[in-house]
Amino acid sequence: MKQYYPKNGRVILHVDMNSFFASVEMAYDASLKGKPIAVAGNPEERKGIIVTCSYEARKFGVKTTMAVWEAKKLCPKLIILRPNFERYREASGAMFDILRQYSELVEPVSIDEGYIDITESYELGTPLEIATKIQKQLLNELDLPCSIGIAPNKFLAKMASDMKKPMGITIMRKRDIPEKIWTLPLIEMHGIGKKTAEKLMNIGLQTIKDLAYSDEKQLEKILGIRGMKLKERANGVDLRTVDPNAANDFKSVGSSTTLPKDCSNQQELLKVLERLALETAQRLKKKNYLTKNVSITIRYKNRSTITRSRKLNNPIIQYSDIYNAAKVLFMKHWNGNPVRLLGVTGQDLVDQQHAVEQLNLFSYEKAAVKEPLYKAIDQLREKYGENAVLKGLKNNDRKK
DNA sequence: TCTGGGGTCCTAGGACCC
DNA sequence: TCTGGGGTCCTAGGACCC
Repeated sequence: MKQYYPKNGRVILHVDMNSFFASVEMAYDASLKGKPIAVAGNPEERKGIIVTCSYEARKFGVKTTMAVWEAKKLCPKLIILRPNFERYREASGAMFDILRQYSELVEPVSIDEGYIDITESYELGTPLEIATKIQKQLLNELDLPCSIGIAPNKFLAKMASDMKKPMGITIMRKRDIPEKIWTLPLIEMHGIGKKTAEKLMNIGLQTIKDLAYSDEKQLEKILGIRGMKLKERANGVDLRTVDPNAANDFKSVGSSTTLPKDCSNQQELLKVLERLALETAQRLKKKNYLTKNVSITIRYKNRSTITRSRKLNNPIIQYSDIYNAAKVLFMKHWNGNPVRLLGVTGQDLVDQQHAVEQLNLFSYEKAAVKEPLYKAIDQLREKYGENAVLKGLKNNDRKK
């Protein structure tokens, strides 16, 4: 068989769904096809920003994060749909199932994009043939368009998938870097935002090529170790592997909401906080995680934002526990001014299996009579499973 | 008529310990 | 007397991404 692949290198695809939410809506309701549509929140609740829009809408200048009224001004016939996350999650699952038909090494990055390492998939064809098959299959089976980048590493694949939209396939070899990457302004580089681009411009850098050749000492001075990473990337170097388990490994789970109106009524704010705690607890449960740290976010009327967090001695998952922790933080740190947004987040997560072990140890240390309790926990687990153990310990904690 | 909600990673300072 | 240096944990905030 012809050797299509570099002996020591990898072949990585980055699959990026085109205007995903809007495309899912059009796949769901064919009458929306060919029309300018946008998915957006409710302006009455001050959530009226464009989350995604179709390419027909983009022709009018409608863009993501634009206010709905602004978008309507540009495109009076714009059809606005409320987001339907259930629907998007389902489509996303189907999409990743298809990607996994081409390699086991699939790493979801977000709901609508992911990496595939196809280095070992040579029996399925050349990289370009595989990318073409994937693109066709996603379109035929799910009615969803995508763009794909083909490259020897994640960074280049990501940059490549961005270059032709919609329905593009772009190959980015190392030798293409000078022509296709280095000519781009810094803000176009994945990992460089507005602030970093500004800092780099201040030391006289304009293009990705400038960054690739920049002075390392100077770079480190203004960006820290991030600067070195960015310079490496600019030179086309990226050693990150495609990790299929990365997506299961959550670091935080949270819920936040912009209030329909600024509010300084403590009772009402606590009610919202309680709802957010409940949502957070439900999502933690679904993911089989407990949290050892609860944090709250308060955004005031003037948009100044604070976060306050508290480390807990033992992992929690009950909504009442999360609410209590959030409430303590809120009462301590809210300055009484009108609030625009509230958020509750669990960070420092432990998976349930691990949590049970930690809880056991914790209780073991605290128990006056250690042995019997430890045995009792084991018996409880044998008889009723882990959940019963958690529940039992939780009740035990509350009594203290 | 301004500007959502879900995340990740990194940094910096203070507390505390040896 | 008057004050080293290293390490870890915790908290808060900033930058970035989709």
